[in-house]
Amino acid sequence: MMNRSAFIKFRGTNSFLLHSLSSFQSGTHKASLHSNVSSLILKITNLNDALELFDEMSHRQPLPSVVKFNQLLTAVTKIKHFSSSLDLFKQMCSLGVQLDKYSISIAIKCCCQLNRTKDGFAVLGCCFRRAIAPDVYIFNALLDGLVLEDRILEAEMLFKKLIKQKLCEPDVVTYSTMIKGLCKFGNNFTALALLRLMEQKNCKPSIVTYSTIIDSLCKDKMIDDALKLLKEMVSDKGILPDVITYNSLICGLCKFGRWDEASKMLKQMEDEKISPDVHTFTALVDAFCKEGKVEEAEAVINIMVERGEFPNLVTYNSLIDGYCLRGEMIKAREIFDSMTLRGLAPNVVTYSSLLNGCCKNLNIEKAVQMFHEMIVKGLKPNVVTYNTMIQGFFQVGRCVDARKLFDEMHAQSQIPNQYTYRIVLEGLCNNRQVEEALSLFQLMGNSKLNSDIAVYNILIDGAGKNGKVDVARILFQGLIDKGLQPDVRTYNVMISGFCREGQLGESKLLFLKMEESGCPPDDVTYRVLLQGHLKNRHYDDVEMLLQEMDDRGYSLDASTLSLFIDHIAAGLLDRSMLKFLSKLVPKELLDDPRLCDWE
DNA sequence: TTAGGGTTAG
Repeated sequence: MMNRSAFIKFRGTNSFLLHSLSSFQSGTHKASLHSNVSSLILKITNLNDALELFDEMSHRQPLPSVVKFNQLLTAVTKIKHFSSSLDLFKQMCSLGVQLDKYSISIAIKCCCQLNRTKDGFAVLGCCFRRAIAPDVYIFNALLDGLVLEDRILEAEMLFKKLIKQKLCEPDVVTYSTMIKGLCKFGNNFTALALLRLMEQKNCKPSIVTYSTIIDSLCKDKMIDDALKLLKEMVSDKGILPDVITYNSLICGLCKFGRWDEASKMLKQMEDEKISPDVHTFTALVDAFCKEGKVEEAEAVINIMVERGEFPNLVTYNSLIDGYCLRGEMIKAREIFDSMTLRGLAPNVVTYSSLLNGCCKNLNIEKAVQMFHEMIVKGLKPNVVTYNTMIQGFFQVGRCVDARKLFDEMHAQSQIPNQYTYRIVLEGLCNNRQVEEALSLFQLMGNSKLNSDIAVYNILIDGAGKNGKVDVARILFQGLIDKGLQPDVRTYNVMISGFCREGQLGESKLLFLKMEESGCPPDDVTYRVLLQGHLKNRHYDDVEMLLQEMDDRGYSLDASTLSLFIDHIAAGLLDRSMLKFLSKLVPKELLDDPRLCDWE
């Protein structure tokens, strides 16, 4: 904690101080200034102003009321200087200001926002010592702190305790905060149940309550449920969506390629005279970039600038990521420079995108250089950064360096996530180290990571590609025994493994099982099977498979088509097959010069 | 109005 003299040193001087002082020293203004603390507080826009005012207030005789101090604390909290606000709170204590529940509530909120909920509960002790009954504001701040720190079980316990022990009557904020916590942990179902419960208890959900759930549903790909909830909010409750509600919906719709509906939403916003803000535009920029449509994203940015909204760090990061995904590093660097010129400092997300771009271009040296650059700039690599670099090393076959970084991330207390394990296992498999991958998988034990279907897909594929189809089969059986549901990729890699070994009978059995298990084959399944049949010169089922593809509206890819042409050219397949194939070939492949004699 | 909850990025 900063002591008083350090505080004064830290503060420096500024115009606000000089202004206050000049009125103060003239003497005549003393009384008016005294009564003007509230209006001075209203004018506070930066931390220094606030600290000057606090200093000035603390020298007054008598001291201003606790209300004035609370107002100042609120101002500091509003500009998000939580730890300074806490320092001021502590100084209030030592000045002997009689704290009330407002001061304590602000202090608790500051602790919680700083991820120091533990200290928040300690401050709660002040309430008891001063015989102040903690109210719903205080409990809400603590509940929010637990949610912020992902301590969802403790949050639920506190929530239940409030009700059971009648510590306070939960209000709409209490419910909304608890709902936010549930949503954060993907528990949309319970969140909805809580929404119903609050209605039962005659606590009216607000736009915030609805928006919280709508946003979570959108993030979890349940857009239709989100739209349903929106309808309920508008039609049944008469609550109109605001810009935040729209942003969540537009973001969700764009992310899942539902562009038409997204543009309808935008139109609806306009009709309701709600202006899109930087979040709205950034959601559009991001979605375009993720689809590789960087030009469209740039167009959105031009529109937003025309409308007086300016891209922020997040907008720039999305655009930089878009260029990096396309491997266009010169463009990415240009955007990076113009962002820096605008005074926006790149953060760990910016660098992770750039690293990803370099790795994508197999330019690992450049990636390593930038990795160091970011550390020199004081940015701390996070899990995504490490994942990107580890993948980059594996892609160029530098398994030892990948391993070193994997160890380093532990040392830097960055906990590997499921993506890390997928990257490492895939990297090992692709570098012919299937045994290593399998033993790492064993080491993972019965954790959640061990129940990741994507991990199984990687290992089955790796085993199959490295001539270990029996291992692949054991893994496949193992995941079923575990109660995991194979997805279409699992079937595809297993079928591919069987085909590679010439076990067409096995592959056919599995293929037939897909439909039964509620996992219908996709276009990749057919391509894998067809390639397997051709490579094994087993032509019996080929026509049937092509027919089924046609029925399902699937198309052939270049490599399968190429294989067909080779077989026809070698006289292994009849030319009459060409007509059949032409139906299954997408237009762009028809331009292939080798197909010019098709018609 | 002396305190609180919801939206964007790898």
